[in-house]
Amino acid sequence: MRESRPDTAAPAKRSRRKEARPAELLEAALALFVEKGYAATRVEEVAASAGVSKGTLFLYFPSKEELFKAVVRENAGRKLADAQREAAEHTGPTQDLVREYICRWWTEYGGTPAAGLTKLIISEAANFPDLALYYQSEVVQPAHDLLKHIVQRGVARGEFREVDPVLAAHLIVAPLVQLVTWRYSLAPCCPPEQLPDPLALLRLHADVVVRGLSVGAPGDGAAAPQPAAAPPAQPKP
Amino acid sequence: MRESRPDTAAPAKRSRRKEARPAELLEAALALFVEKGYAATRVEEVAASAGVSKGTLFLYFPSKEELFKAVVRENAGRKLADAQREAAEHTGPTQDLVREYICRWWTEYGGTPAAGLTKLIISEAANFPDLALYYQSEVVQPAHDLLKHIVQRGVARGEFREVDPVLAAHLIVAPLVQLVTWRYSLAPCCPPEQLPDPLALLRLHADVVVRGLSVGAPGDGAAAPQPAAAPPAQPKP
Amino acid sequence: MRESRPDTAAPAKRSRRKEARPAELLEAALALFVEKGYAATRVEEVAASAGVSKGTLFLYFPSKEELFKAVVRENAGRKLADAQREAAEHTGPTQDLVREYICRWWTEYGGTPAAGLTKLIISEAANFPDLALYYQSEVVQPAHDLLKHIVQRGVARGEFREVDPVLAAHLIVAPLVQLVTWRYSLAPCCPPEQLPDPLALLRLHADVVVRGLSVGAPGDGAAAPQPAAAPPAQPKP
Amino acid sequence: MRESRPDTAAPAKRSRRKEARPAELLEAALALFVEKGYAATRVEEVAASAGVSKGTLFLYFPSKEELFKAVVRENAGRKLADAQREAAEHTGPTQDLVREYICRWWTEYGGTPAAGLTKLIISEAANFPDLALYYQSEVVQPAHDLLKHIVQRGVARGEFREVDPVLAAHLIVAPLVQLVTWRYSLAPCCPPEQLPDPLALLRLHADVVVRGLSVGAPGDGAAAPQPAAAPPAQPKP
DNA sequence: CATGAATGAGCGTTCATTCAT
DNA sequence: TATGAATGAACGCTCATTCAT
Repeated sequence: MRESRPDTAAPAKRSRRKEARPAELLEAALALFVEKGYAATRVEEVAASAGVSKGTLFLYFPSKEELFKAVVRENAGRKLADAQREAAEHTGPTQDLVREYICRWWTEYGGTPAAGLTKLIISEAANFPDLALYYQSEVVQPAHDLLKHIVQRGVARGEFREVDPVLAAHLIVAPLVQLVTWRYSLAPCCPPEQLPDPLALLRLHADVVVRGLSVGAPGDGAAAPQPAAAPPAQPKP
Repeated sequence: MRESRPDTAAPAKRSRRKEARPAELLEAALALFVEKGYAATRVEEVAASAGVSKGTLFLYFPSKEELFKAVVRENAGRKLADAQREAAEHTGPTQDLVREYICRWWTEYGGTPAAGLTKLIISEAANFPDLALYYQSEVVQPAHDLLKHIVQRGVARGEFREVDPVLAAHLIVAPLVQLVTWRYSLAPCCPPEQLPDPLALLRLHADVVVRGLSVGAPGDGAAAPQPAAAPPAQPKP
Repeated sequence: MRESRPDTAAPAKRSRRKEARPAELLEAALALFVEKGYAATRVEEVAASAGVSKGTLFLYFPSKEELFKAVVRENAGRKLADAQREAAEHTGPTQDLVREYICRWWTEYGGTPAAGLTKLIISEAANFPDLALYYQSEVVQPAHDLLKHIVQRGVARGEFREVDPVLAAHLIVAPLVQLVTWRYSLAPCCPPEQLPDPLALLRLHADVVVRGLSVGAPGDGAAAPQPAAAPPAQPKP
Repeated sequence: MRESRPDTAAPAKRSRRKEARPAELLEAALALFVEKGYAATRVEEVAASAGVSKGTLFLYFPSKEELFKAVVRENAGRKLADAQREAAEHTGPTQDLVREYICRWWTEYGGTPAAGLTKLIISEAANFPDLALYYQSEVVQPAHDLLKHIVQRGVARGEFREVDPVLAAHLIVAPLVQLVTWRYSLAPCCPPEQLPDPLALLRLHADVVVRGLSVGAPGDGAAAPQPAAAPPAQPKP
């Protein structure tokens, strides 16, 4: 709760601040909504955290609900287009595409303050169905579609096994989502040694999921019926 | 909102109900807390949903907060012991153990109403730190420890690659958690064809993660640092 | 809050108790109403204190308000008739009558549990105007009238100075009322040495007020209009 | 219940009111608490009586209990210091000091709205032990000590008989307290002719108690050991 | 008669929202 | 434009009262 912002180099403080107000309020609101939930966050807290009074907040957002929706809209799906273009243009192995996707996800979302949005949506989806729909169609669906296409490409090129691309997309996404929901919920209660390093986790995830999806000897004696001694005969002729 | 319960064979209706009340209230509270969140759920709704009046709820739980805590405690970590015993006694391939774990998780938790608890904890952990701690130490930690040991066993027996067991545990858990959080948040907004069949998803997950962890040809020429020529020398000498 | 009354010698406990119930409830109610006030006393407390359940209380008193009124009526003005007869028959000095009155007041009321009634009436008079009226006409008025007549007798017989009998009655009563209101309000907070012995206080009060009302040398050269000729023989040289 | 205060000359109405609000609320609260008791007074009534809404009250007092405590603290023992200084400096007869004390008590407390505080404390002492302690030590004790010293002075200077100063202090105070408790409890129910004029009562009280305490012929044939031969010379024929 | 589970009107308190300054 | 005093609807909780057992 910063009381007096130093504001590095402040020319014409008032007017400069005025333009930044909505953004500052959204930033403060995101942090508080993520931390305490929508209902438990008082608008006065948001205003104070942004360094303005309660009344001023209502000058920019007509209601708490609209503020919340603005927070979601502001932080949802901004950098998706890039990823999509990239995926379309990529020509290398699909495995690399998956790795690239996971990596970009972290730098563009998972590692930014916007990541809290995930927890927020999970918590409030039922109370703001239209927001949930918006998030679903604007963020989740495109991301899943992108992944689905990547997986389909992998399958089509014979790099991946024949898997349901929708399910595979879920599997690729799950640890990412899990990483941020954890971070904003139980992580503060965990003994530090239990908290995995995000980058290490993502690297292993990419490794495991790519291995798991790729064709090749499974090394799994259980489900895949394979002749015990079966040095991966390198399928895919 | 059932008004008059038929009550198959009712000896001393009043007292019979008395004993059932706490469980009925907890059930109703779990559903509503999961659906709308703690703050947005009115105690009167919980009471009505359990077929009693507001005042009656307070006969059994001294406050809304205590009701919430009881909901969590009641639904948290009940069947864990079984899974642990099973894991300790298992003698087959570790891959089977992992599959078994995922399968059991679904039948004992993910597929039951208690699964909503996961979303609840994620949403409210910051507002109920002691509950979060309780859940972390009673449910999350044991589950993770169990998985960690399973992975360690796999590594020790040469079935799994040399991976960080803590990270691997997270990877195994992530899609499970993701499955239920999704189910209680965005799923109701999804077009049905996007909703994956839970069992199919879990089956694929088990497949992929087991493959991904197991030693053997990865079919991934990119990141996994592997001596090109390294035909799994059949571990466990 | 006695839980299980031993009840010295209990023949046919149930039926014996049944008849005593109202009295026991009134006794318990008086104590609690006096201690905590009408509003802050819960009927369940009264019932528990009398060793019965909440429902039973309503078998004997139709409402909390009626219970309160019964408490007042039960304890108000019982022994007044005696004092009145006594006063009428008395033939000695009026000073003795006053002393006798004060003394009887203590043994018949001030020293009994009923004394708490005074505090109760003071506290609740505005909320129960009809009760206040009842108490005023049944207890206060007769007592004051009696005192007024006593004072008038003293004046008529030349024992007392010419004072307004109504005012004098108030002066005689004031320390009595004060004694009991204090006892049930601030006394529990007082350091013990500040708590005067009731009997000593009453003795001094009788002394002082009788002296103050009686004709004779005042020893006060200031205000009391006294016939110049009556030089107090200056005691205690 | 004034709706719109005229407010003679209003510069910056809003802020002017802001400063006056606590006092207005305290005044309204005192009156209502005195009239109906703490529990039976609803905060909304207090607010309405002060001309504001329920919510506004909580802007100035964090709870009903704190409002009550503020009422007591605000009205308790304000002019005590003056009386004490006066007593210390007084050089005339102690009898005059007592008269002066009684007189000042009326003008500074008994005749002001704060007098209701006495009834309030009597009624609620048991429910607010810390307040009772505060009142006891801040108001009652100093007042009693002052009176005790006055009486001791009178005894030391041979003006008063040898009486226990603590008891005497109680006797001096009793009619004062009685006057105000009566005023706020049963007085409204009394037929007007029964209501004594406060000033007349206090004058007679001063007269009687001073006479009663002073040395000199008691004119009381009973307790005070007096020279047998002192037949009340029948004054005022 | 006695019990105590159940009720629901009522109150204290919070907080999003308004608006005079 | 910015403020913060004021509002009042809404919610958590209590407790007098009822009634099935």
